[in-house]
Amino acid sequence: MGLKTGVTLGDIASKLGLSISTVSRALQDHSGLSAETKARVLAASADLGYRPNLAARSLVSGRTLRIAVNTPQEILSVYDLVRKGIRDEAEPFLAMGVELVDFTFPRLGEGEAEAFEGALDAGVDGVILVPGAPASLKNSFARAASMKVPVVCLLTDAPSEQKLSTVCVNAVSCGALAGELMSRLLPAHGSLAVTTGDLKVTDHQEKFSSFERCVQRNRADTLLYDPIENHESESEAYERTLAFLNQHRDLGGLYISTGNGAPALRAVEDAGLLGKLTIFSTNLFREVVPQIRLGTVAGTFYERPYSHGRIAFSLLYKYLSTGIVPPPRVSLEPFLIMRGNLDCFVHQQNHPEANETDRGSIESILLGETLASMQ
Amino acid sequence: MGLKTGVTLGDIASKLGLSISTVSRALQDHSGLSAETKARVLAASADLGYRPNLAARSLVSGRTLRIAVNTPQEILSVYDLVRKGIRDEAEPFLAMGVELVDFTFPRLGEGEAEAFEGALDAGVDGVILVPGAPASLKNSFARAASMKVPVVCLLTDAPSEQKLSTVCVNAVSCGALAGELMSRLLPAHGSLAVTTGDLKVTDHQEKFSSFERCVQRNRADTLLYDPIENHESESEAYERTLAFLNQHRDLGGLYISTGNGAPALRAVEDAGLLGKLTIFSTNLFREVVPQIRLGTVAGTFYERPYSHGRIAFSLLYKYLSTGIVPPPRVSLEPFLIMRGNLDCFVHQQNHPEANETDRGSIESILLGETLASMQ
DNA sequence: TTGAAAGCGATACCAA
DNA sequence: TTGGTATCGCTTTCAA
Repeated sequence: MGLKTGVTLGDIASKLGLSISTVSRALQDHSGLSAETKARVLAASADLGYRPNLAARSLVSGRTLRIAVNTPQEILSVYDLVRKGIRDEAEPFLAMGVELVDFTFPRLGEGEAEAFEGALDAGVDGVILVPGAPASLKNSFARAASMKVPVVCLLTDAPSEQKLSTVCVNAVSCGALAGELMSRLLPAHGSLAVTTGDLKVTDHQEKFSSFERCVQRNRADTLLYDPIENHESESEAYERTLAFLNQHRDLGGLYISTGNGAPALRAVEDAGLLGKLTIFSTNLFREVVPQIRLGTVAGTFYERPYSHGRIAFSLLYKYLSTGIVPPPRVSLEPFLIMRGNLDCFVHQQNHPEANETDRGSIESILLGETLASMQ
Repeated sequence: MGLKTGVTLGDIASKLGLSISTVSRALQDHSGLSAETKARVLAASADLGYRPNLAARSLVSGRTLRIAVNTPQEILSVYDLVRKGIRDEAEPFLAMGVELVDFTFPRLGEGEAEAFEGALDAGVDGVILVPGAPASLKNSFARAASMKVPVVCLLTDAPSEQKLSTVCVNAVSCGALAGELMSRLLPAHGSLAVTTGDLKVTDHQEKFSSFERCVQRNRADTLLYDPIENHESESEAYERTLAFLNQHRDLGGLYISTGNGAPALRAVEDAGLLGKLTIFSTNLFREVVPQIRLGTVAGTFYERPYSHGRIAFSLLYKYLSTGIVPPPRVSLEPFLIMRGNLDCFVHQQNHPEANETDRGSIESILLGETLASMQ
């Protein structure tokens, strides 16, 4: 343990022969003090290397920094991990004047604008937001900007200049790794397809073009079909994938590049192609676990929802407490999960009496607090 | 912004008709108060959901939490990233009574015991430590334990029960992914070899056996030679790898499972086998970058030194500030880097006039603050 | 065994 | 335009 050594307002004040309050005002850019005094204070502060004591500030101001967490409710989903990441990262600050306020909405694209407005109405200091339908959020983004409330977008981008930062997966890396691995694992004469959400979404577009680039570089003669878009709809994902597979029975590999992996996998199964395709998918969901174990799915790219949450909070808090502006976009590298390291992610049931169907269930993946998924 | 709502010592005191100081003493387990009072306070505190305001505590105590950072000096190495991770994670707390104290030592196994002793002599509150020669640290571990100074081991484990936690790479995952990918990328009739540091080190042993298990499962007929140990010595790594390669010209794949990738790669080159082997390596080092670009190295497993640092600090701080004991071992998943996503890690020089040899130099990798390596 | 009170550093109000 | 001062929640003497 050591004694505190930091420079205080008092140090600056006595050096300049001013009062503490004057120094405080100068540093906070309050109105009503001479430009000269202000300049002197700023110079002395920089000179002495003054850093405000946040403990004292939080203590006296008696106010909490309130941060809105706007995520889809959908239970037992990746959003649970996102929320847990945010909470865990916020935890050390909860005892020091930080407060998280949840504004959950039923699902992506449903009620998210209302939730955003609700957060702004509540007068929060910052917002962490999973955007579903960016168009519907445009007004709220503008309002947040006019209120000077910083917004961090999570998981997908919302094309708005009025936000502090976006934390999302490194789509280039996902697409490139999928393309690279697919190129090498695919038998000599196979064609390739990709299912995606919506090519109008930046991340989805990036994953596809990155995949395409890698495939072309590694096996220029391989046919890559146009992406199968599912527009984030389960039924569309199933229908369109099934239709595509029935039309292209010669397909060699499939990259399921976004969510909705379960219906896409079901389509593969119903087309009778399970085990005949080289498949890479995205994230961990209940249905993919046994397929990876069986080897019918070669691997999946885990997009680290927990880390997304942690980093989003971290950026926002740092900005609110110190004014440090984060990069406009923070991209997280995916984890590759294959058969060999699947068990590092899927919580093993320790109870021998546990129902067989429970093994690798979504609950144990998402709520088992598997350490590997907490990064 | 919101008003602070937390339960304070005053709330407990007035509820029980006691003074604030008595309540404070009861909660801190000070001696000299009646067991009954203490019990009442504890009950009321739990009842009201009291959480100490750390801001106030830090403010009044006027002491800093001092944490020693014991890492090898070696400039332009992964240790720079480790230190940066620790500093970045500590940053928000530096303004709130936390202080980092560096005890660097020349290199692994050289002066590390002295550095450890130095930290303990300085009376720090916790130690983050990269252990090189665990045997030489045994006494210091014991002393730390007797002083109740928590120690977090970083990057490699030190077999001591007297530590708070160990943060290291998930060796099982590294070995399994390497084995899985190697199994699939290797031509039909190739044998395999692994270079490693020292099989007495848990992580190294785990990587090898995990690799072996995956190879056996995927291609049972493939010959896997005994590991080539280099005992963390550059010259030994070069000599032994070269000797091995000259004795086994039929080798199909090589997994460079720990550091010392550069001399191992040089051995491959000098044996005239570059381009004829399927190679996976570990971490990013200057020499591997062009080989990945050329395709002569299939991929490398990046072990995320920056994240190691961040997480080590995070665990230690949480323990020191709240008493929450972390898991004894935290394993980080590796990132897979292949040709397609190499540029996400290697800082691209934007100046066309930059020397060609600068591209992918170790400096730009390690110090370019590439976002992808900051996870 | 308990209570009263000083004071940590920064803020905000009121007075000058 | 500036200075004085009460205050935040908590720890720690010093008194009782």
